Parts: sequence; structure tokens; C-alpha cells
Amino acid sequence: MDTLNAAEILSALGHESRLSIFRLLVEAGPEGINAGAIGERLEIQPATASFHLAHLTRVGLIKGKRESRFIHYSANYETMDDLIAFLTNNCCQGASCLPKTVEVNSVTKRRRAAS
Amino acid sequence: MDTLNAAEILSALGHESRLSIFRLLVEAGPEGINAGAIGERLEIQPATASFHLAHLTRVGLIKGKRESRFIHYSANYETMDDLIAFLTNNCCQGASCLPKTVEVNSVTKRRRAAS
DNA sequence: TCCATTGTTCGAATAGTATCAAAATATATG
DNA sequence: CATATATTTTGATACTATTCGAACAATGGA
Repeated sequence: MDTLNAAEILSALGHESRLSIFRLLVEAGPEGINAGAIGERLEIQPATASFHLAHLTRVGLIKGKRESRFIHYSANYETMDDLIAFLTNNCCQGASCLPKTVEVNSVTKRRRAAS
Repeated sequence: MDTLNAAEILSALGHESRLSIFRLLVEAGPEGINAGAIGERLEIQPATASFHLAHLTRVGLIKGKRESRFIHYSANYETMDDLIAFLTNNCCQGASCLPKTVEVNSVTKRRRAAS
């Protein structure tokens, strides 16, 4: 991931509604949630929600899958992973910058080892 | 860190010039670089650079320290760390989202253990 | 086919952001 | 104090983003 690409993704997440949408989709898991439910849950008008969903889709943070009349949106973890890797590699270089993240990852690793 | 705060920091980093400035400051280390040198290095006009430096300072990503006529800017690793922790905790919850980050952290840990 | 439902796209108003020249501020030095 | 240097602030302008009502498109059922 280059700087321009990273900036685009960061910018997409740099809006309260879009960040909330992404968090909601992460919480929802791989089945996803349909557009209407997202708007209802976060109190965003349909047209506005659609605008933000399109934006998040464009930068690859989420994806939509049509299921009859509904479109189920779900998080694209790869893009978020790439972003975190970019920040970790390029924005903490050589610095003592990762105590909290290391702690979190230790938990993640333990969970993986257990499952 | 709450969603609003995280969105502000993400938005601040979501601009190519500001992301480049932050990366440059991370590279530069704790001594920092003065405003003029930052602008020169990234080919940004003084007034524009000052605008972006003020923005990054406002959200706590960098700090400036006057040194005679120069102002030395340096990265605030804590804020970046908090941001990465937020993304790791809130935007990858329960998902297999961290292979690349875990790998990076393993390297970090090894480096720490060696030093 | 007709209608209800779900979601997107369009259009227009509004608000916010980025850029840079010029003026202002701060510091150092002769 | 006058001048040079480093940076910020101001003000004008251009650009981009956000919001939402209304129109449109797609799907499924009576």
C-alpha cells in the first residue's frame, strides 16, 4: 500500500458516519447487514447512507451482496488489515509505539491457538 | 478513544500531504524537523505546510517545540498508538484480521528483546 | 401486470477544506 | 534600532464533500 492509497482509506474512515458504519459491519460479521437496517440503526437517511456505503465500497473497506431485494453489506477485513500494517510499518518505524497493539495481538494469538 | 475522536485523527491522516508529513516526522525521530525543512522536503509552500502542521498538532499527532527561530516538529507516538489500538479493538473484532500486523509485531518484539 | 419494498442516483443547496500571496509575528544579529 | 530569517495568520478563491428530497431502478409477490 502506498501513501496515496493509505490516505484515501484513512480519509474514508475519517468521517463519523462511515466509521460507525464500518464498526457496525465488523460487529455484524460475515453475513452482513442490509442498507436499510444500517441507516435505521445509525439514524442516517437512505440517500445519505447509500452515499457513504458507496464511498466505503469504492476504497475497498466493505462489499455489498444482493440477496433478493436486500443488499447485504459486510466488512472487507483485508483492506483494514493492510491499513493497520501500513500504519504499523510506516508510522511507528523504529519507535516504541506499539505496547497497546502488542497486548491486543497477544490476546488474538491466544484465541487462535485455543481454537 | 471514542468514535468521534478516532474519526478526527483518521481524517487528519486522510490527506496525502499530512500523511507524508507524519511519516517524515516518524523517520526523523525525536529531535524532529523544522517547518521550513518539512515544506522544502515535501515541496509544500510555507503557508500550506503551516496549515497542515497546525491541523496535525490540533488532533495530537505531532507537537512543535520552538528552538530559537525554528520550530521543530516531531511525531506524537502515543496518539498513533491509541489510533492503532482503536482500529485493532473496534474494527477487527473477533475477525481473522491481523495476520500482517501480528507478523510485524513479532519482528518488533524480536528487535526489542535483542536490544 | 400492478403494486409495494429496497436501494441507488440525480440535482441542488449548504458546508467544509485546501491553497497561496501578502501581511503580521517572533527571534536573532549587526 | 534596523534588518534578515523562520513561521504563522489572514483573506481571497477554488475545490470538494455532505445532506436530503425527488426521481429512478430492481426485485418479488398478488
